[in-house]
Amino acid sequence: MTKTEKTNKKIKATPEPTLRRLPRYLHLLKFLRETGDKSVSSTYIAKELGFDPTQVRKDIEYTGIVGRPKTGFNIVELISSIEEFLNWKNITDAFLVGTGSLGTAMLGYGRFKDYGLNFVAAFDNNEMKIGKTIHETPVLSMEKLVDLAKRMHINIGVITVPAFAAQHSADLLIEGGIRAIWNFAPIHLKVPEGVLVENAQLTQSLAVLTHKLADAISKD
Amino acid sequence: MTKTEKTNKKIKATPEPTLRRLPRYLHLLKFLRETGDKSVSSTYIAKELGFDPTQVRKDIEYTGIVGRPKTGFNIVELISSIEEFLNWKNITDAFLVGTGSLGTAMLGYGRFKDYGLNFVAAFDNNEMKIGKTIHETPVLSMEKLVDLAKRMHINIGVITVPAFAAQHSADLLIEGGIRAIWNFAPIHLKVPEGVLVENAQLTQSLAVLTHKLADAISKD
DNA sequence: TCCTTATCGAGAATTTTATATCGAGAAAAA
DNA sequence: TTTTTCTCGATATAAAATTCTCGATAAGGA
Ligand SMILES: NC(=O)c1ccc[n+]([C@@H]2O[C@H](COP(=O)([O-])OP(=O)(O)OC[C@H]3O[C@@H](n4cnc5c(N)ncnc54)[C@H](O)[C@@H]3O)[C@@H](O)[C@H]2O)c1
Ligand SMILES: NC(=O)c1ccc[n+]([C@@H]2O[C@H](COP(=O)([O-])OP(=O)(O)OC[C@H]3O[C@@H](n4cnc5c(N)ncnc54)[C@H](O)[C@@H]3O)[C@@H](O)[C@H]2O)c1
Repeated sequence: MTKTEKTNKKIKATPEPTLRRLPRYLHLLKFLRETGDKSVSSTYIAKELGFDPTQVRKDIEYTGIVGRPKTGFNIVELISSIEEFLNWKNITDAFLVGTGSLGTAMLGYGRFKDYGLNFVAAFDNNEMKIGKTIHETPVLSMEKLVDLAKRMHINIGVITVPAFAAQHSADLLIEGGIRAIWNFAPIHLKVPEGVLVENAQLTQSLAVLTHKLADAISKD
Repeated sequence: MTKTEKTNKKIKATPEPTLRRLPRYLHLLKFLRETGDKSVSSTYIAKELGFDPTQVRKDIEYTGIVGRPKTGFNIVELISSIEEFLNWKNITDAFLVGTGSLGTAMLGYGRFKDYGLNFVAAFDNNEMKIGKTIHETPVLSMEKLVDLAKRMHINIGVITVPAFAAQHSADLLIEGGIRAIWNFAPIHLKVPEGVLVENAQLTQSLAVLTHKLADAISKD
């Protein structure tokens, strides 16, 4: 990947649209790997997912892999390259705050390790939940969050508390030295510079759907 | 014919980035409404959410409302305008397929009505779940899906089954006449033209976070 | 009344992202 | 071997999205 230095261009940050497409390639590639295929072309991926082949090639280029004419990309290598690029090969320990219905669902979802995430502890302010474990992850009191985050050098915090409690949860996570927050609460978190926030707000996705549907229906 | 149609159509489709930002404005606006404020400027919204003021104005323009110099936009009107635009004022009946941990969490989330969505029935192939209700939504057998969707004229289907079952679920929903699918399974659904698919894949959001975090840490 | 200030909204400019074109190279077929 | 076919990847072009500029206008004083 140092090969890109030959042009001496300044390294540009990966576009977010590209980052969002990479997992989709990954899902398809893993499926293809099962079928025994050895290589795949950008043309094929594009047709399968409804993208433009050039776009697929450009996206793949960011991960640092090179293909070969006529055959395309080696599937195993490409999977590895994307996972490496997204840092999904190093499993990162994470805290989850708010063990309600969504938080519980996430703790129960065994596949996050495939995406580089490992929940080592969950936190809640509900006395009934503290001390129990949810799918093998212990639920601890909020009082323990800051110290434990510091001690364990946790980098990622997931927020699944109600909106009114989200900012406070974020503040605690940041006090504990967290670097990145995956926020599911429908609220804009205020964080100091250097702390990453990714909003996984379902309402954003839903807005696209409902607006387009209303638009489509109105054209009937 | 199509040419004149095109030139006559002055209404351009709303950019997806705009659609995704609108719910974020909405959350802030509802908060401001509680505080008793009557109006808000694009400048304020932008500063609060970290956007550009012009972008906020352009986004708002799509919803059809006009502001006034010096004061900005009437908060109540603006909320109404956005909700109308996203079609969140007309509650749309929806089916949910797959009552596992994520599906259950969604059925239990009482706020989807605020976003125009009402789950009238859920479906699963697990005999243990059929016949029960989850947060007042009945869980029915998959056999009943197609007919019931037709009879009730359901437009939206939510897929929360494992990846391997997602395409089949989508096929049934489409057979039942559904127009839009909100897909949570990590797979690309193949659907006929005219059927909308919105992927709410958490992994896409997570990819952005993990890549940026790795990037930031590597720069320390 | 006049002045200052904050804001909208239209259009231009810029940046970012997506798509088209095409030469070169590898594989398969002739 | 030679030809055909397919794909990569570099570059060019187009489209989309964002940001800048600025005149007009309303509100709140001076
Ligand atoms: N459930 C869904 O399908 C869904 C969908 C979209 C968005 N969300 C959002 O995700 C978040 C969680 O939703 P949910 O349905 O799981 O809610 P929930 O009410 O089921 O769970 C919230 C949890 O947070 C805990 N909590 C409350 N205040 C706290 C505090 N100050 N400190 C620590 N813990 C606290 C509660 O004890 C509870 O366990 C909400 O912000 C919601 O808007 C949920
Ligand atoms: N739980 C999470 O936090 C999470 C996170 C990211 C993505 N997802 C995705 O969401 C989907 C659901 O996840 P989950 O954790 O709720 O899974 P789950 O295993 O808890 O639930 C799946 C449900 O689907 C039902 N089902 C299975 N096959 C079916 C079929 N053919 N027809 C009808 N119903 C069927 C099962 O009976 C079960 O109730 C998966 O695709 C998963 O990848 C979940």
